Amino acid sequence: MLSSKYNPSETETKWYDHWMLKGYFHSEPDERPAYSIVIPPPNVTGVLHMGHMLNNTIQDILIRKARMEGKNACWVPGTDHASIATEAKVVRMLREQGIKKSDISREQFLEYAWEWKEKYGGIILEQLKKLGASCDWERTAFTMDEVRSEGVIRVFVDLYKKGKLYRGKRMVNWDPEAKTVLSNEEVLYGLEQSKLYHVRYRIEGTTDDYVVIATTRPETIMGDTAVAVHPDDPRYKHLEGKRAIVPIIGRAVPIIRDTYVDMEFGTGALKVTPAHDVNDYEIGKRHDLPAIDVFNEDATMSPEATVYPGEDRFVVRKKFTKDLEAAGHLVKVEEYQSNVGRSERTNSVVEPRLSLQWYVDMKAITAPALDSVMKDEVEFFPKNQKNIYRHWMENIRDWCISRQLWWGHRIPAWYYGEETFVAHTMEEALAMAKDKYPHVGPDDLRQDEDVLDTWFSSWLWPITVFDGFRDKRQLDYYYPTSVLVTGWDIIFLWVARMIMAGYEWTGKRPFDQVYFTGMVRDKMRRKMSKSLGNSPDALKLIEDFGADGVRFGLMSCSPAGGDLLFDEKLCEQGRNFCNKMWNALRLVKGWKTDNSLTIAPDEQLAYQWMAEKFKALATEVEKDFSEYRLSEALISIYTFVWDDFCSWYLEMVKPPYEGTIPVQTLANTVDLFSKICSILHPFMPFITEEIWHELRHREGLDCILSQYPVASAYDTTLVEKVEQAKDIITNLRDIRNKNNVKIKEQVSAQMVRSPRAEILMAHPGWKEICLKLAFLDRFDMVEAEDTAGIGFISGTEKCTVVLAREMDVQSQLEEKKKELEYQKGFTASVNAKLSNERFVSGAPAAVVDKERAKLADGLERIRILGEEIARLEAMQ
RNA sequence: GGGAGAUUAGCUCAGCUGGUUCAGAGCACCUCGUUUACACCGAGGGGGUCGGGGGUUCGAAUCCCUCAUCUCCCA
Repeated sequence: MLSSKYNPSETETKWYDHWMLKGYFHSEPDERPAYSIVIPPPNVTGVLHMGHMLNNTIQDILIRKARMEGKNACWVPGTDHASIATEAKVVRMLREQGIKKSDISREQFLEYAWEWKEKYGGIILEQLKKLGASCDWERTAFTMDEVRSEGVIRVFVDLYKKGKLYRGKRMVNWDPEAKTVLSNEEVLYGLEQSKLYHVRYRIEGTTDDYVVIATTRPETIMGDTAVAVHPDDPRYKHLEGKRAIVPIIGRAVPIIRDTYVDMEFGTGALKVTPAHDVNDYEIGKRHDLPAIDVFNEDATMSPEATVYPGEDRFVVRKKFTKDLEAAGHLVKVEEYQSNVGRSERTNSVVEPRLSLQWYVDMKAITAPALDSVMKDEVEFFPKNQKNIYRHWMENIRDWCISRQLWWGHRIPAWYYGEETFVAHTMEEALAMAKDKYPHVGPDDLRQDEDVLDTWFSSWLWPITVFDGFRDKRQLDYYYPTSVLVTGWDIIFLWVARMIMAGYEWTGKRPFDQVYFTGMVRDKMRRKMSKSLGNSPDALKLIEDFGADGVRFGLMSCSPAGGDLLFDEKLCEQGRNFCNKMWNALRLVKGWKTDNSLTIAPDEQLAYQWMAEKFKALATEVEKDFSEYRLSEALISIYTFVWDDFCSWYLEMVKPPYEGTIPVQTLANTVDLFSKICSILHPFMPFITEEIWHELRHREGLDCILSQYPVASAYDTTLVEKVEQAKDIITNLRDIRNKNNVKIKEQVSAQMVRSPRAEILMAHPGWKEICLKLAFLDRFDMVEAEDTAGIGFISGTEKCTVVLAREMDVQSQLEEKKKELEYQKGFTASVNAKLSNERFVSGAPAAVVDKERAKLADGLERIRILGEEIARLEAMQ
C-alpha cells in the first residue's frame, strides 16, 4: 500500500544509485550522434548555491532529453582550481594552524594546498548528485590535473611562439592584501563616502602665486609628476609653460595642458600621478612624464615616496593631510562620494599599479570568434547577448594573465639576465638558452614566479576535458560540444575566451549553441550572495521539497536570460505536483480489472482524446526545446498532467467505488501515464522513474532510457469534441454551484437539435462522458428547449438544465441580457471589419474567412439568446 | 558619458512574424465542498482601458516616434 504522501528522499537515493550502477551516465564514442555538454566548472572551493542549481538543472534536462532521444549523451563534470579563492582559503587555514605563508616554501605551500583540495574539493560535485545531475563522473576533470595542465602550458608556449603573448609593464588592478594583480571582473565598484582635499601648489619662481588642485588621494602627492589643466580654461592661461612645486616634497613639476581635464570638476586643475592612476598614466604617456611609484606591493610607502616609508597608505593619508595643513597647503576639505574599487576576494581597496605582467594580445585572436557569433555559427540564446558580445569584442583590451600567487599553473618562462625563454619544460628552456649562451647551466635560469589566471585554463575546457591537445579521438567525436549553459555574467570572462581558444587551436567553434541563464535573485530582486545571507541552503531545500520539487521550482519561472526571483513557494508547488502525480498513481494502482469487461465507448473516447492531446503536447514541448523555452515546456506538461490527465481523464475512466475496470482501460491509462513519465523525466527524473516502475513491471527498461515522445500531427476534430463536452460539463457545474444543487443530486439536461449537436451526440461515448462528469440522469437531444430549465450556450449549441426546484428567473434574465449586449458589440465590430472594402480586399483570405465564421457564430448566439430572453420573460 | 533591455491582474512573468486559441499562466484572493487518489485536494468565481502621449494601419499589448520610470553592461 502506497502512502498518501510522496516521500522523495528514499526514492532519490534509490534511483540515483541504480542509474550509477547501470552506468547510464557514462559515454564512450560510438556510431550514434554525440550530444555533449561541458559543465561550467565550479570553483573547488565552492558549495552548491542557487545559481549552480539552476544552471546544472538546465544542463541535466538537456542531457537527459538527448539521452532519451537515442543520442550518445555526454556531460563532462569537473572543477576549476580558483587560484585566488583557493590560495586565500589555504592561507587562512595555515594561519589558523599558526603557519605564515611567508615562512614556508612554495613547494610546502602547494603540498598543503593539494591536501586541502583532496579533502574539500569534491564537495560541490557530491552535491550535484543530490540534485540528480547525470554527469559522466568517470570523466571528472580538474583544471590543475595532469591533462589539463599540459594543455595550459602547451597553449602558453604556442601563443608566445606565434607572437600573440608578451610581457609588459602596464597599469593593473592591484590587490595589496593578496599582493596580486586582479582582473577587471574581480574588482567590485561601489560608491563610498570619502573626502575631496583642495591642496595648493606654489608656482615656481613666485612666493604667493598658487594653483589649487582637488584630490581624493593626498597620499599619492609624492608621486606627482605634473599638474594638468584644460587647454581652454581661461583661469589658468597665465600658467602656461610654468612649473609648480609639489608641496612638502618640493619637486618642481610642469604644468601641462590636456583635454582630459574636466573644467567643471573640483578646481579644474588636476595633479598627475602616472604611477597610481589609470587616467594619469595615459596623460603621462602623452606628455612623456616620469612615473614615480610611491608604494610597495602591500601599499605601504616605498622609499621613492621619501616620506613615511613603510607606513600604510591610509595612515599616511591622514598624517600627510595634517602635514599639508600645518604647512598651509590645505585649502579646504569637502565631503565627497567616490567610486571605490575593492577586491572581490580580500575586500581591500584596489590600487592601480604599474607592474610587469604577461598579456595575451587579444586583437590577434578575436576575429573568427566575433565573426562566428555574428553569423550564428555559435548561436546565442537569448539573441540580445550578441550585441553585448560584439561591443566587447570590438573594444577588447589585452588580457593580463599573470597572477602573483602560488596556487595555479606556474608560467613556463625562464629568465637569464634580460633574456626570456618560454618552453614546455625547464630542460627545453635550458636547451634554448644553451643555444645562445653555451655556458649557461640549470642554476642560471630563473623561472617566472607567477602563475596563470584561472581563466587561462578554463578557456581551454571544451578541448582539454577531451584531452584534445594530445589525442584527437575523443575530441573528434564530442567536439564541438552541443551547447554551453552558463550565466550571462561571465560572457566575457569565459564564453568569449572559449570561443577564441576554440578557433585558435581546433579551428572550430567549441559549442554550437550557448544558453545564457539569468541570475537567481531573492524576492526583493537582490542578487543572492553569501554576504547578504539571502541565499537559501540548497541542500536544505532538497531535503524539504525533494530534488524534483526544487528542480520544478527553479525551472517553472526561468525564461532564458531573464532573472529568476526565487521564492520557496515555487519549490512548494513542485512538491505538490509530485504529490499530485503520486496520488494519481495510487488511484490507478488501486483499480481492479475484470476480464469479462470490454472497454466502454466513453473510456475509448477519453483515451483517444488524451492520446491526441498528448501528441499536441509533445509537439509543443519539442518546439519549446528548440528555442530553449524550458520553463514553457515544463508548464505545458504540468498543465497537461494536472488538468487534462488528473482532473479530466482519470475522472472520465475512474470506476465507481468498489467497481472494476476493463483490462484495456487500465492498459490505456498505464500507457498514457508512462508517456507522461517519459516527457517529464528530464525535468523531474526521480519521481518519474519511480512511477514508471510502479505502473507495471518493466523487465529492466528504465524511464531514463525510454524513448522521448516526438512531435506528430493530431486529430483536432476529435479533441474539439471532447473539449466541448468539458465546456458543457463546466457550465453544468457552474449552474449547480449557483443554484446550490448538491453533487449527488442528479439533474437532467437537454441540447437543442442542430447539425453540430447531432454530430456530438452521435459520437460513441460522448454523451456518456457528459452524464458521468456532470452527474446527469439524462442528457437528450430535443427539438425545442424545455421551458422550465436554465439555459446556457456552449459554442453555438443551446442547452438547458432541468431543475426540480424554483429558479431565480430575474438573475437568469440579467445574465442573458448582459451576454446579449456583449455578443451584439462583438458582432458589430466584426461586421465593421467585413463591411470595410479595404479589409476584405486587403487582408489575407484566411483571415477574412475567419471573420465571416466569427460573425456567423455570433449571430447564431444572438438568435439563441433572443429566444432565451423571450422564454425567461414569459416566465416572469 | 556610451550601449542594451524592461514597464501586461495584488505578486512573478508568458504573449514568436500586427487580426477571439489576444488580453493569458502560476501564486495570492473570494464562494462552495469530507463526490474514498490527493486539503501538498476538488468544483466554481472575481480581477488588467497591456507605463503616459502621439503616429502608421481597415485593425496595435504587438510596428514607429516621444516622454516618464526602472534595471543591467561598458567607461
